[in-house]
Amino acid sequence: MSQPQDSSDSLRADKPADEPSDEPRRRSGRKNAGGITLRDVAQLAGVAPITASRALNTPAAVSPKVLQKVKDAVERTGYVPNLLAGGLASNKSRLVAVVVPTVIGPVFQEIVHTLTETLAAAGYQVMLGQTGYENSREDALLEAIIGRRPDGVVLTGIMRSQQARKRLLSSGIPVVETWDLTPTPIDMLVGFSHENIGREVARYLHGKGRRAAAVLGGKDERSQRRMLAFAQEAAALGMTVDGAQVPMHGVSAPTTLGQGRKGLADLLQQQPNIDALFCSSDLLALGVTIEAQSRGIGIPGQLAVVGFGDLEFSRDLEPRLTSVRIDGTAIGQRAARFIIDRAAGLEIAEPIVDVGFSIVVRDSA
Amino acid sequence: MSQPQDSSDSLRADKPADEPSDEPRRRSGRKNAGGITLRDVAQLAGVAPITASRALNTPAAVSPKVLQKVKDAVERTGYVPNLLAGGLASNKSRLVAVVVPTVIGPVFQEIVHTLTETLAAAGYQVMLGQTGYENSREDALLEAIIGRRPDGVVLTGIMRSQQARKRLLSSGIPVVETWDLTPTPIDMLVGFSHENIGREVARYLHGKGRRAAAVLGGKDERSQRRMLAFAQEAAALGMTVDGAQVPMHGVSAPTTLGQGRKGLADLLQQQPNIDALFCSSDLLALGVTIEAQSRGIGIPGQLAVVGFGDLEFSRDLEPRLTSVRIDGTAIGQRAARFIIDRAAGLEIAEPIVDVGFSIVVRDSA
DNA sequence: CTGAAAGCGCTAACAA
DNA sequence: TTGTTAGCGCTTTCAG
Repeated sequence: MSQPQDSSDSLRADKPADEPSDEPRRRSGRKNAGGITLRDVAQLAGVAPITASRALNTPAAVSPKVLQKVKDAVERTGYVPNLLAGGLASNKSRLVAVVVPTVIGPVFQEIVHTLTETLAAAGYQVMLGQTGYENSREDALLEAIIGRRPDGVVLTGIMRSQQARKRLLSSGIPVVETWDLTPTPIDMLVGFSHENIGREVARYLHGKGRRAAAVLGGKDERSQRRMLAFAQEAAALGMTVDGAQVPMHGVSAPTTLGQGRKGLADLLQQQPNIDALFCSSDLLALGVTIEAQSRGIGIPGQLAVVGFGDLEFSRDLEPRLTSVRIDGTAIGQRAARFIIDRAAGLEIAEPIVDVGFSIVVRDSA
Repeated sequence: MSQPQDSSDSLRADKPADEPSDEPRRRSGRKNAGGITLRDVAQLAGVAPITASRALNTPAAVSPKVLQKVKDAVERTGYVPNLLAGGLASNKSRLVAVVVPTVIGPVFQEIVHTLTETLAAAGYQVMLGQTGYENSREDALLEAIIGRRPDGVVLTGIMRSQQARKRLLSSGIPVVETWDLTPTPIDMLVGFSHENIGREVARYLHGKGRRAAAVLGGKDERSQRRMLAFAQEAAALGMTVDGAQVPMHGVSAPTTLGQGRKGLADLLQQQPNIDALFCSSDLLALGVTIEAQSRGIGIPGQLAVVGFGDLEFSRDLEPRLTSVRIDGTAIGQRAARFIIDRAAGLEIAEPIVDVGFSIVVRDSA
C-alpha cells in the first residue's frame, strides 16, 4: 500500500523540527490508529500539544487561525484522540455502564436502545453488563465496571446484594436505578410502581364486571409484586382469585409464549370458571390467547386478558391485546439526562422520578 | 481509622528537598473509589507499586508471602484497579466494541447476549454501538469506538461505508464481521450465506409439492438477498413467484407482526393462488398466520409458511412455525474467541467461519 | 523474585 | 490566547 504522506508536508512551513534529537526509549506494540498522537498533530500544526487539545475540545478558546491549522493536521494524519488517555488525565471517562439482567427478551430492549442512542449523541459510550438475575455475578461485574471509572451507572431491575449497593455508593459514581420505585435508592431513580399496576389492573377488570380473577406470572421479584398487589386488590373488591406461577427455565430467562399456553391450561384445571386474567408479560398473554383459541375459549367474551409490556406486536394480535404500557424510552431518556447533568456538575433538583404507566385498552379486555 | 503514615513517606525518602513542605500539587476531583491507588496498596503492604501490580496481575510471579500481604492490603482498602490507567500503560483496554443496527427486535439479541457474557468471563467489557441501519451515524460511532482503543470490534450486519471499513482496517484493531459471508472481509468473519438460505427454502417448499411461491420481507440488504435467491431458485424449479416488500417504518426498525398481516393481505390481492410463503422474519410469519386465520386460510393446508430466525416462541405457535434457524450463540462464541485469541497474540488459522443454518421443520410447512 | 526509572497520551493548573 | 510543567494510575523495560 503506497502511503504518499511521507515528506510532502506542504503545511508545516515554519518549524522544521525533523531533528530526531535524543530519542527516548519508546515502548513497544502500539495499536494506536497509526501511532499518531496529539503531539504529532500539534507538531504538524506548529503549536503546543495543549493548544491542539484545546482546538479539539474547546474550539472557542482558540484563535480561528490555529483552529484551522490543527484541523488540517488532524485531517492529514487521520488522528483519532485516545479517549483512554484523555479520561485518565481529566478523570472523565465518558463511559456509562448499563446493567440489565439480560438483553434477551423484549423487556429491557427499549431502555438499552434509548440509553445507547441518547448517550452516544452526548459523546458517551455505553458499556453493557448482564447479571443474569443472579447475585453471584453481580460482584465480579461490579468490579469490572468500577474499574473502568464510568461517569455513570444505570441499573435496570437488579443489584439486590446489599454489599454491591454499598460498593457502588462508596465509589462515588453517579447511579441511576430504573424499572422500580425503591424506597431507598442508592442515588437517582427513574421508575414506576409495580404495586400500583397490579391494583389498577384489578380495578379495571372489576370495573368491567369480571368477578373470577386469575394471575399468571414469572417468579422474578417485580413480577411477583405486581401479581400480589393484583390479587390483594381483586380480593378486596370481592373477586375470587386464582394464580399460577410460571416455571422459569433458567433464572435469567424471560417469560415465554409456551409458558403462557401451559399456564392457562394449569389455571383452567385449577379453576375452570375464571373470567379475567392478568399476565405478567405480553408474551405470556399471547400464549394464553393461542391456548384459549385452540380450546374454543372466547376472548374477551369468556375470558378477559391483560398483558404487561405493551410489546410492539400486541396491537396487531387477534384479538388486539389490552396491556400495561411502560414508557421505556422516557425512562431511558430521563436516566441519560440524569447522568449527563451530573457529569456537567449540575445539581439534580428531583432525583426520583415516577414515570408511571398506562393501561392500553384494546379488545382482549 | 488510624493511619500511621504521617507524611513520613517511608518508601521514597531518599531525596530530601531543601524545603520541607515539598508536597507536589495534586489534581482535583477524584472519582477514584475512595481515591485509593495501587501506590496506597503497595505502601500498606510494604512493597513497591510494581510488585503490588504483579501480585494482582501475575500472582505466580511473586512470593506467597508478598501475595498475601498485597491481598490483605487490597481487602482492607477496598482498592479497585483503574483499568483506564492500566489500559493506557499496557496498550490493552480489555474493551470490545459490539456494533449492531439496533438492539430493538429479536434479531441480534442472542449474539449480543452471548458476546457480552463470553467476553465478560474473559475479563472484557462490551461497549455497545448502534448504527441505526443508516450510514450517517457510522462515522461518528467509529470515531468514538476507535478513540477508546478497544481490543476488538464485532460488526453485526453493518458497516457498509467503504471509508469506514478502511478506517477500521488502518486502526489495526481486530475486527470480526458477522451475520453474513462477505467476499472480502476486513479481517475475520463469522457468518452464513443468505443466498443459500433462500435457495434451500425454495427447494424445501418445492419438495413439498408447492408450486405457487411468494416472498415477504423487509428492505434491508440481507433480507433482500435471501428473497432474491429464493425467487430465483423457485423460478428455476418451475414455480410461479410473487413477492411483496414490507414497508419499513423508519429504516432502523425491524419487521413487525402488523406488517406480516398487511403483507399477506397485499400478496393475496396480487395473487390469490399462492400456496407457499417465505417470510424474512418469524414476526412477519406470525402476522401472516394471524391474518390467514382471520381469513379462514388453512396453514399449512392452503398455504405453507416458513419464517426466519426461529424465535423462541415459534415452536409454540398454532400451527407450530417452520423456520430457518441461525445459531446466534455459536456466532457470538466464535466471534468472542477470535478476539480473545487475537489479544493473546495467537495466530488465527482459519479467520473465516461459515456457521451455516438449518431449516427447523414444524407444522406450518 | 523484586525494584527504580521512564513513560503510555492526554489535560489541569499555572504562568506569560 | 498560548505555552510550560506536572502529573492522572498503571505497566514496561532494564537492573539488581
